[in-house]
Amino acid sequence: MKAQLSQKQLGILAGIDEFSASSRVNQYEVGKHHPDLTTVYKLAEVLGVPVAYFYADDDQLAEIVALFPKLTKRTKSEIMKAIISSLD
Amino acid sequence: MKAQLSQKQLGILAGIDEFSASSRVNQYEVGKHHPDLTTVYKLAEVLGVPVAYFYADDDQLAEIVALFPKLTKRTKSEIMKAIISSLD
DNA sequence: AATAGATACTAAGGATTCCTTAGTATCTAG
DNA sequence: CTAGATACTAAGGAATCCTTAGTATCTATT
Repeated sequence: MKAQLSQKQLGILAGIDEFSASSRVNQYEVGKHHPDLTTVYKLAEVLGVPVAYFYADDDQLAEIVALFPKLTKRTKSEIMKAIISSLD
Repeated sequence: MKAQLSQKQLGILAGIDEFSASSRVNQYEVGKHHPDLTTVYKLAEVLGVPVAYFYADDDQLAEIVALFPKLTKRTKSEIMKAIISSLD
């Protein structure tokens, strides 16, 4: 079970000042503002996903991107092979 | 052979005003500024890659993301299966 | 039900970054 | 060498974000 993470806590873990963390993360989640790249990188690190995950619109692609860091070299190679051979 | 695309032309194709296209795209390429999300989406469309491609740091992941739209459903399913089974 | 504390959310303006303009530098074909 | 295209940059006006202060909503406890 992953511990439930509040917006404020997420922001603080990403290095945002404790007094603005709640507000800023909320603005990001409701789409009022977009985080700058530095913050995006920190949020990705906290959440354990590649930055690209935040920009993957396609659900299947998003899942691949999210899981990619957890894959073995062998599995990554298998994926590359499947892709290359399908393009011939 | 892909036609060589100038910074200015790329910007114009992405909907940027012709008088600022050259300057803005150059600022993006040299890292002086970062494009807003709307522009990022348009650039991705012009270049034929998912937006996530611009944020994929890992080379292998970047290649997967870039080629993803060109894959058949069959190949995408194969990839998902390889990933899921490797995580058991 | 009432309370307290945590969490979610928002308006407004100061702070920051981007976009536009104008211009210089560099490259390339003729 | 020249002309035109391309690459690149400084500076300031324009747009967006970050901070602050505060309200609203949720949740557990009494």
